[in-house]
Amino acid sequence: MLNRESKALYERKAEIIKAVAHPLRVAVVDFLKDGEKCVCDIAAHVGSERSNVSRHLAVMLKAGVLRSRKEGLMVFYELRTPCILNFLNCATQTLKHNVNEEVKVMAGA
Amino acid sequence: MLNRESKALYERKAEIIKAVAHPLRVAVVDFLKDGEKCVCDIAAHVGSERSNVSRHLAVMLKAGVLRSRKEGLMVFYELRTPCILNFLNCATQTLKHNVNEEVKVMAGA
DNA sequence: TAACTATGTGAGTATTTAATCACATATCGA
DNA sequence: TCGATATGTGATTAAATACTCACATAGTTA
Repeated sequence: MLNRESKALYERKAEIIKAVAHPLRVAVVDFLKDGEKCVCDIAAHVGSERSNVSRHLAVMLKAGVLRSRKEGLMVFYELRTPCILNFLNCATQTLKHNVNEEVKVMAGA
Repeated sequence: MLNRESKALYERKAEIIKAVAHPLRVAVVDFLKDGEKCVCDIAAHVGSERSNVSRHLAVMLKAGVLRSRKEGLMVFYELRTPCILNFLNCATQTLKHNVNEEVKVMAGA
C-alpha cells in the first residue's frame, strides 16, 4: 500500500505528464523539438487563438516542461526537458501497436 | 500551419499520454513495471476502491497502454508498451530540474 | 506622448473527467 | 444449484479543464 510520500510523488509526476496530455500541447512540444520559437510562430503553427495558446504554454511552463525567454515584445519558449520528446515517440509506438492489433483482428473477418 | 492529418495524429498521441496523466494511473504503471498484476493487487497497492481502479484500468486498456488477461475470477493487467515507463523517468527528471531551480532561487534569498 | 504590437489574464460557459454508490456479470467451490 | 468472490458498469454529483471574448500589460516605434 502506497504511503503518503509515494502518493505525493505520483501526483507531481502526473502533473508533468498532464501538462503534455493535450493535442495542442503535443503539437507545441513537437514544434519545439528543433529549438525555441516565439508565441506568434507557435500560434500560427498550431492554428489557434493566441490567448488560448498562451494558456497552454503557461500550463507547460508551470509544470517545468518549457522555459521561456523574453526578447523585446516577443517571448520565446523552448523545451526545458528534452526527454519529453520521448512521450511522442512512445505514443507513436503505442499507436502503431494498436493499428497492428486492429489489422490482426480484421484479418479474421 | 498544421493540416488535418497532423492534427488528427496529435489528438491520438494526446489520447495515449492522457491515459497515463493521472496520479493513480501513474502509480499503476509504476507498479506494473515488473510484470502483470491482478486488479485485486493493484487496488490494494494504490489504496482505492475497486470500481474506481477498474475504470482507470479501462482508460489505459482502451488507449492501448495496458493489455489484460483473464484467469479464473481474476484479471491480470500488464504494460503493453514498456516505453511508457520512460514517462515516469522523464517526469522524475523534470521534477528534479524544478527542485534544483527552486534551490537556486532560494539561495539568493 | 500616442499609437501599435505581442503576450497574458479575468470572467463566463461548455465540456470532460473523476469518485462514489448500488448493482450486474462471471467464475469458482461447496 | 447456491453462495461467495473478483471485476465491471450505470447513474449521479463534484470538480477540473478548455475555449472564447474582452481587456490589461509591457515594450516598441513614430
